[in-house]
Amino acid sequence: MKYSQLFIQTFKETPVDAQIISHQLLHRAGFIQKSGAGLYNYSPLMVKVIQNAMTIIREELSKINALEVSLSLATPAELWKESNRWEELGDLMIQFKDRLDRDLCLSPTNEEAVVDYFRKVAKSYKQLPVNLFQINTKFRDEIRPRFGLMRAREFAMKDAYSFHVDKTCLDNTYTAMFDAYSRIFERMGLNVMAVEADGGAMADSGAKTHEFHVLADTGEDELIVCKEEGWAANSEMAQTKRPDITYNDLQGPIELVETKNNHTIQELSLFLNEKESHCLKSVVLKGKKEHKQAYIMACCLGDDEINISKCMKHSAITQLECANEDDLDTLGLTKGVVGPVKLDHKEIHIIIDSHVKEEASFIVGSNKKGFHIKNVTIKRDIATYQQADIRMAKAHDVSMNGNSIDLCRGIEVGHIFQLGDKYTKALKASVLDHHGKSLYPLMGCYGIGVGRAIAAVVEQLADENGIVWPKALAPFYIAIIPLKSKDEIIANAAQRLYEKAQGMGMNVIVDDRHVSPGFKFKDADLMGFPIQIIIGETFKEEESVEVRWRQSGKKEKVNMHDCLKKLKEERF
RNA sequence: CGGGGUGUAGCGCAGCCUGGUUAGCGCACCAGUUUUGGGAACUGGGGGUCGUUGGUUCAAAUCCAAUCACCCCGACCA
Repeated sequence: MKYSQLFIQTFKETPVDAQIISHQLLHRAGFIQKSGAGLYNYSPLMVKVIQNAMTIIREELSKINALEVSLSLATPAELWKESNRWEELGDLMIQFKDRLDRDLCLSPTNEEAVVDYFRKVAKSYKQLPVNLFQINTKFRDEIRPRFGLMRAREFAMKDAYSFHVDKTCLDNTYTAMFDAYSRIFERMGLNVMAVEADGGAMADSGAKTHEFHVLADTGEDELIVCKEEGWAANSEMAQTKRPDITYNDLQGPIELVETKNNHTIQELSLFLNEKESHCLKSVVLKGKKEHKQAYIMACCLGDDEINISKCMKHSAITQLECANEDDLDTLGLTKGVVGPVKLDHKEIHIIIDSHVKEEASFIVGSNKKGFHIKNVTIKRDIATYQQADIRMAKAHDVSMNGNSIDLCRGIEVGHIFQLGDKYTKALKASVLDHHGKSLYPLMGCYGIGVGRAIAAVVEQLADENGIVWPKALAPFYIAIIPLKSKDEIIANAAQRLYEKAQGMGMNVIVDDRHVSPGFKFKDADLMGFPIQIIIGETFKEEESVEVRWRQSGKKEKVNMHDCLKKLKEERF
């Protein structure tokens, strides 16, 4: 490719709305353009990078016998209604009607579609296991798209789905996928960590699932790592404990205390001169259970935070979110002094965090404006409740075995799940086993955010001069840079070198523009080509060129005639 | 959805408070000359429904209202 024919614009300035390095650089170097909130156009360079990533994915997946398919981007509502996700996925899924008033959506994920494909073909256990994957566009109407390709609404995703007659077989594929993922990310130049995760709305609770994270300060997920025990988990599901807590002993019957306008735990603790951990934080959450509105009151120690994902898991209520003031009104509760005592409202399910000792004494909200209650023990004073781990893990916690843990942030670039028979059952996709009885195959599903992984590569490898592509992803491996392209000798040399490189099957670009040297250097650095071959004045004297490695900045003077050969053989 | 903010040339911004010539600046773009080892210099040039609609006014980028879009902070996920 000649630079003069590459339809690209690079920028010296950083767009204001780009918050993170990968977004800034991908834009500045002319890889992406924004077309709307969370929507991006890809330039010819970006398309090459995406194709390179796809090649890696395809190669690794075909090694473990996965088959590539392509499912339609728009899917009919009927399919989603079979699994109940037409409502469950809510606004995440963008829904619309066609001219005949039929409901459709742009696929945010493809479990239903792939099961539909599967059930039209699969009849017998003899056809299993099978692992189907695709690399295509997904659309999720994210609540808040941000960070460029990191959280776009429209994005390229590789999704794979496997089908099995038994758990052992599923486990085998799961492990094979786990290994394939490790190789894929390694080939992309990413340093990933596999992390135990929460299946969320996708899977049955309790199924095996791992997230692959790139550690980065700009990551959106909080991870808990225990080096001593060798595990890492998303803080959404990590169970940890506080190293030491002191509880108040019970002093007597419950007692109403006036607390005026002190609502938050901090205010309350200051006003009553009590430790925050001796107060109970009560949070009302609303969600859906079997299509009906459902409420939870979640309680934890005053200086802990409620983890909504954990509440969802323990309550089987979906789409859980904080209740607003109107909800509190309907429930007859008072904002600021919400509490679980004498709450005979049977619509509210009470879950109390396991760190709240049953016999200990706490200060809780009274549901009466201006008052709290002292001397509350949950065992004596709350009629029915469930106790479970529903708090957020936090700094200074220890593992359940008492070992120390670290908190760090990660970018989730891949996720693998065991889905069980949730979708095959819902969509009645059965096969006959070898006794002639029908069974619902177990499924696994496996995703990689292609655009996000590429952004993570930029995030992880970029330096102050721009992007640094690993060879496997680079849109061009070599950039030939003639410094005076108006000088015929130099221009001709560049042209010959370029043709020779192409002849050797090398992925090469020549910067044939008539611009100053600084411009070419800056652009080549910014766009992150791994190797630069610079042809300057010294070429005219001794036929030498300079080979420069983008990542290390190392330079070497080489005779023009054997520089390509040496590069090809990686003899530097 | 809630809270905060911004819309002026492809990008980054000034002008708005205090209404009044032809709406500016830097980068980018076009032509020419001179340059060429780290985003060159000079000369000349092109590009704007000032987000949109309505209102106030002799007069609106500027004041008012509505609306749309985008961004930032919180609950979602590859």
